Amino acid sequence: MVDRSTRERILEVSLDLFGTRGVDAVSLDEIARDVGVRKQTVLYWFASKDDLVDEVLAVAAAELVIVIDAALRAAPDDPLDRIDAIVRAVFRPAVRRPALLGLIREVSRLDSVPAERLRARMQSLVDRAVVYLAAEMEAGRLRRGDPRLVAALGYATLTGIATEPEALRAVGWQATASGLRALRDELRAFLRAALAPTG
Amino acid sequence: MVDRSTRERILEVSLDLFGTRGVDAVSLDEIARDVGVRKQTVLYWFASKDDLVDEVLAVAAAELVIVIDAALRAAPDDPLDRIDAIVRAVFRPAVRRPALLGLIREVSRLDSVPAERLRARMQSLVDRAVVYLAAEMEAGRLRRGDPRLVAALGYATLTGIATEPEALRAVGWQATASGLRALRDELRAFLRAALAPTG
DNA sequence: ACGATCGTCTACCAATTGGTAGAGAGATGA
DNA sequence: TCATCTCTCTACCAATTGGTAGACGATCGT
Repeated sequence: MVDRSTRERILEVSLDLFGTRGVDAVSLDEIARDVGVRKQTVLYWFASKDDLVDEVLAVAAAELVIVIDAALRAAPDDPLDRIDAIVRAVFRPAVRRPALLGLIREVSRLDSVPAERLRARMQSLVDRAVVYLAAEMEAGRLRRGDPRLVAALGYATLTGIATEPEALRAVGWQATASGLRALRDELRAFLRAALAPTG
Repeated sequence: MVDRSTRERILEVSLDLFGTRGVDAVSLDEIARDVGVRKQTVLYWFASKDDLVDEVLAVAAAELVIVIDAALRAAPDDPLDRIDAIVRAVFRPAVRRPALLGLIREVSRLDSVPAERLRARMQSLVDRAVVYLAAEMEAGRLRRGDPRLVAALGYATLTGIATEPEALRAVGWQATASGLRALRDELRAFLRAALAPTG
């Protein structure tokens, strides 16, 4: 049996650092220091920094997929309520751990190889979302539009608000408990209005 | 008279590189190479990398402020039309040069000093937007909500969609001329629906 | 009891980083 | 003409980067 605790601590620390500061800006030495170990131990568990990045991406993608998938499965029938449920499900991990979405965003700056791999991992989720939006638009239960672009826009809104503390600070928002609740509710209202069928 | 061409080319190249790949990931050597000059020439025009970053931020902020300000000034009275105008104004430079908004986003990873400075530069614009949203909500011409958070959400949507090519690629979007037009129109419809008063 | 394996370490290494010192070419003004 | 100023350069430098080689103690199966 392999002792996974060091390995997992490296993954966890790396996710937070990569997601908040960017992959290139974080050195193996810094990761090792945060974990409480030497750089060579990091390189023992992960053959290279690229390998580490790749595995961290896998972890982040898996976490997101699980959260969203569970929300999609357990949610009610009405599409607007369902989107509410997704927002509630994604919002907590996203805002409490911006590194998660930040890391996904980070992909676009990486070489195309890991980016392509991550995209493949998320693709089925994206496809399902697009098909779902298209069907609900067709049924008149969502505002009509290009379901692919609407999906991207909804994602951009959620990701953007969760990963841009500067924008929130600029409008005087603070990350208190009540602030978080207010932000979540405002986000829900925003997306609901954006997606509701035009009366 | 100072010959500004080298200096300005350094600024331009730096903006693109910093905005697309991140400040930490771009070396002075790389900037110099792209400009067609030696690193020491870069350090002649800018005392340090921090200095360069700071000036690049100033350039980016100034460009954005000019574009948005002009759109705000010249736009029609109805708030939804006005938002349309802003989208049209910001969309072109934002999507054709993602580095612009990407750089603004990059601020949150930097030390607080330049971040604070940039925030100060944009603050008046933000304040004006919030006051404007509040007034129009009060007048019933926009959906009611917390104007500060609504401003942040609108910004997040626009910035997010412009700086996340991965999300767009994931839904099969392509950056052709017609694709750009479709995206812009979908974004306008999305924001319009999100902000319109609830019937 | 003992060799093998596992996990972490120290000791290096070449390449790259941001930055300094100062030479030298070319224009300018007295 | 000559001193000065502007701009770019070559030559370095110390610190940090990702990565290799291999020693050392602990644990484990036999």
